Amino acid sequence: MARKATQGKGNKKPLYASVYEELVERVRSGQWMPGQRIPNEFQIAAEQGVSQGTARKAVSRLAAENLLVRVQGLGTFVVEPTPEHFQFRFFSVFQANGKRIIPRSRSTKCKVGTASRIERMALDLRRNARVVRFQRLRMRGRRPFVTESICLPAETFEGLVVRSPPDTLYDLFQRDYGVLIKRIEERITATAADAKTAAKLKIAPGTPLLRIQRIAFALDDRPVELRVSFYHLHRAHFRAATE
Amino acid sequence: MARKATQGKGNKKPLYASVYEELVERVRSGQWMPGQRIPNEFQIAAEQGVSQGTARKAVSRLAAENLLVRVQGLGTFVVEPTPEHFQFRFFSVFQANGKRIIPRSRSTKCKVGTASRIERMALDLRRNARVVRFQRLRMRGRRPFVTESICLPAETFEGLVVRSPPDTLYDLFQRDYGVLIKRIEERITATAADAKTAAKLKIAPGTPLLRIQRIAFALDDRPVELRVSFYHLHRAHFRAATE
DNA sequence: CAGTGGTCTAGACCACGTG
DNA sequence: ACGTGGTCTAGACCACTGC
Repeated sequence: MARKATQGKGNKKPLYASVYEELVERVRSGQWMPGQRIPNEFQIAAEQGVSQGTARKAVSRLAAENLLVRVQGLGTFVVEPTPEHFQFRFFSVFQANGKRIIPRSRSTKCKVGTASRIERMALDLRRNARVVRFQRLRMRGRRPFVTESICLPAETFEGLVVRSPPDTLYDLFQRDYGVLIKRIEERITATAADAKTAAKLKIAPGTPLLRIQRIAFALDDRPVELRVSFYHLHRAHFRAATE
Repeated sequence: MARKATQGKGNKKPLYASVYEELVERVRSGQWMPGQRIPNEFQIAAEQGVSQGTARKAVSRLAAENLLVRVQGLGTFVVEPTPEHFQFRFFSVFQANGKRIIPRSRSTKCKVGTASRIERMALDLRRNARVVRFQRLRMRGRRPFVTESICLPAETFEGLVVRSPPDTLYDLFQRDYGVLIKRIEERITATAADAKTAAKLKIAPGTPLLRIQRIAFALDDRPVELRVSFYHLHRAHFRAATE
C-alpha cells in the first residue's frame, strides 16, 4: 500500500505540498466526507511515503485553512459545512452588545443570463459566459435589513437555477458541487438608498447604507461568487480584523 | 553562554512558547533593533537550550505575526517600522483600479483629558484614567477625505501630547514607546455626514460616509488605541478579507 | 488501557543570496 | 565557497480522549 511520493526531476515543490494537494483532492472529491475522521498522521505518512512530520505539516496547513479540524486524543476530521460554520465565518455583522447576528433569508428571481463586463472581470469568465443570478433579502427577526444580488458562473453550478437556493449557499456549494469556499474579499463603501432598495428594506430613500461587494474564492483560488449587498445597520455594525 | 530553558514543574507551556516569549522580549526591549539581523536558528537554539526545530517554530510564529522577516540565504530580520509597512498593512483603502491610496495627514488639537465610559471600555482603562486625544484630517492629493479622532492611554504614551503627532503613528509607537501594533479590529457602519464633519471634508451635510471605529492591539493583546474615522470614498472603497 | 494529536530532538540535505 | 533559511527524517515522549 505504501506509495512512494516520487516527483519529476525538475519539480521543486516541497514534499509536504504534494501531500497537501493529495489531501485536498480527497476532500474535494468526496472520498473523505464532511464530519468523517481521516487516517492518523502515521497512516497518511505511510500512504504517501513520507515521514510523520511531513504529513503533519500538510495536515496543519489544511487545518489552518479551516478544511480540517484537529481534536487532540480523538483524531482529525473533515470540517462539516453546517450553516453555522459558514455563517459564523463569513457573515460578520454584530449587534452593539457584541453578539453576532444570524439572519434568515428569502430568495427570489433565480435566472440564467449572460455575464456582464463587471461579472466577467470579477469571476474571471470568458466573453458570453453564462451566469446564474438571484436576489435575496436577509431578515433580522421580522425586519429586512440586507439586500443581496448574487451571481454565480453557470458552468460551475450547473442545475442550480432549477432549485430554490437555500438559506445558506456555501454548504450547498460544498455538498453538491465540491466547491469549498476558502476566503472572501469585500469592497465596502457608503451609499444612499435608492428608491428600489429602500422599498425592499422598508426605509426612507436616501438612508445611508453599507454597500458591500463580495467575491468568494474556492480552495484553488478561483473566484466562484460575486455578491453585491446593501446593509441597513441599526444598532449593529460590520466587523473587520487585520492581523 | 548556553542557558538551559528549564521550566517549573507545573509549567505546561511548550518549549517553543518560552522561546517565542524570549524573542518577543528582545525585540520589545530594543535589544534587537528594527532592521537588525537576528542570530541564526542554530545560535538561538543553542542560547535557549533547545533544538533547531524548536527555535525555528518560535521564529516562524514571530514571522507569521509580521514581527520578523525571513530572507532565505540571508537571515532573519526585525521588521522595520516604516510608514509604508504600517500604512500598507492597516490603511486598506483602494481606488477603483485596485491601487492602494496613501494619504497625507494633518493633525490638530492634541489634548489630555479624562477617559469617557466608551473610551474606558474600548481601551480597558480604570475609572478617571487619563487619555491623549487628537484629531486628524487625511488628504487624498489636495482633498480631505477622512476625519479621524484618536484616543490613546496617557500612561502608555507619556509625553506624546507635547509633540506634534507625525503622519504615521504606529512607527512612532514602536520606536519611542516599544509598543508594536499586531492587529486591529474595526467596526463599520454607514452614516450621514453631520454639519461639522461635512465642513471638514468640504462636502454637503447628509452625504453618506463610512464610519469606522478602530481598536488597535499591541503584541501582548492590550488595546492601545481607539480611533473613530469618517471616510468619504469617491471612486474608492474600503477592503476587507476573511480567510 | 490503547490510540490520537502535540512536542521535541539530532542530524541530514537542499535552495538561495552574498562575497 | 560559505552561511543562511527551508525541508525532511526517524524516533522519542507527553497530553488528551474514550473504552
